[in-house]
Amino acid sequence: MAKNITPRSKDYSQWYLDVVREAKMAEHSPVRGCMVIKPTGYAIWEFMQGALDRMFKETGHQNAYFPLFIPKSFLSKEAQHVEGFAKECAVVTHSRLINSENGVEVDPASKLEEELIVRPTSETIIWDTYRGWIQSYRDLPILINQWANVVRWEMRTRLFLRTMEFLWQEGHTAHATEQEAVEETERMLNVYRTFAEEYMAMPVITGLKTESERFAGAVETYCIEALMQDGKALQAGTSHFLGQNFAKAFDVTFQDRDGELKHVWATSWGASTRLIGGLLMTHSDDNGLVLPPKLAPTQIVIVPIWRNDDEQALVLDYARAIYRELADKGIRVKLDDRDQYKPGWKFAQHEVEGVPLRVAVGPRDVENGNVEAARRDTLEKQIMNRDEFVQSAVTVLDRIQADLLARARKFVDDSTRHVDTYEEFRQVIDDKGGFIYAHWDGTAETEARIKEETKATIRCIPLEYDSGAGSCMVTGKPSAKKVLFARSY
RNA sequence: CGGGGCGUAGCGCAGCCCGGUAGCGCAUCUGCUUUGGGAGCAGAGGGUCGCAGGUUCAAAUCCUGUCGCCCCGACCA
Repeated sequence: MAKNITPRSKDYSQWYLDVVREAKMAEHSPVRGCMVIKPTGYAIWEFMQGALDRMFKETGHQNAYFPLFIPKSFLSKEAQHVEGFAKECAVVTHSRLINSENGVEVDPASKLEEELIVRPTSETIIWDTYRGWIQSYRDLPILINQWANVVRWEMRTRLFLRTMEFLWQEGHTAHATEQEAVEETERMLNVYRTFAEEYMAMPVITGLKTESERFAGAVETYCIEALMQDGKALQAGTSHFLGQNFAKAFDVTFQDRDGELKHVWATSWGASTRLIGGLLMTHSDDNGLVLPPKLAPTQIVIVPIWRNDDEQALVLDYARAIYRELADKGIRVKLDDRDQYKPGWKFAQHEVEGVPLRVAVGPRDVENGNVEAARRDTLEKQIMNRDEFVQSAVTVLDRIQADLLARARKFVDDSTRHVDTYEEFRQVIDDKGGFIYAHWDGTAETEARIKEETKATIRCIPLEYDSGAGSCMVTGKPSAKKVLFARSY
């Protein structure tokens, strides 16, 4: 049905690229590994930003902005941190170009005294700044978020899921006590979970990362893990308890009530434009993008149908009235009255772009006081009384939102398996993919071996599921509870 | 960095093996007819064939080099 979209069953990876292209979300840039986010893709990001930003503010955070460039020396202050990011940093070494016969060239005379790193994340520059902001317990907590771009020099990239430059938000908080910082870490994890489920309609598993998957410089990394339609997991957000690692590295202390000088406790948490890729892979089908109403730039599109000027005037009057009434309800509605495209073309186009609900109105509908409503998620069409439609529109959008979540949840449930033996594990991971719960002895060696042999990694040690104790599927050593495995993006 | 693929009109491709005036589909423009699931007909515009050398009377095609991108792996949100 949809032109130019490879079916998922034939080539999932190509399908993803096709949907991104056909839905006009993004395209490759002239720079390897970077993308141009087009208006449709960016609009989705803006709705994500809007919802997350509101949730951050509701939990007491403020936005601020820190520089793109980080002095090289900053990166080396926290040992684990630099080790984690050293291999993927863009480095600014010069400040000027000069003209030559071969076009412009870097002016060797402009070499920087201290090279600058394009931020891969901002802990270092933020903690260097926080040192100046914090003297007393009265200065705490500091609850700041920034919306920014970051650069990580990746070897292999994929539109939205992994690009060299991406957009994200990063929260950085400072607290007087460990408990407060841990609570903050968990609070923000829950914000991400709530956002994923309520806005993206994307069910997630919350958990803790193992040491090898942990953020460089964190004491504990919490995450939300989602499952894509091809059975691969996607890390959709992380929240880190940083302990006192950065406070010690950057000498950030405060005088407490008891008069003692103490290092502050820290958290950081982030979610990126990768979420757009996750959103796409959670709901979309072979006809293109499927968007949950809460994040859809256009929630309802009205397609008028006419055969001549008289009908056009009649139908447009009718459509405009519906448009007005829907808009008055706060619905993001669009009337597609372009005359240069036929209705069938518009149907297909809005479908591929993922508009949750389409309304077609033609002369017949005007005569009968009806509309034809079509749901993008189920592709069901229904002739309805016009007033009833308008009346129920908000409810229908809510239902679509709820149905998408329910369907995605069912998919995750159906794709989640428990295994007890390594043999079974290998079979399931190869044949079916998906989430697999299994016992693990807690050692990095066993984890590495499983990854080496099966390409599956421990996505997380689940927070909300406890299988009870058992023995490791590989080594037979004791295991406190099953952990979540999957192949991942 | 390994393996594979591709650079020819805005997009997608054929042509290359076997050298001989650069083609097809979509899109675009004009006109008429159309409009309830990607319209039809007629006409029109648009390309230094990634780049640089070489072979040849003649190169998109053969040879050498080079650049770039995509896909699959190793690293990662």
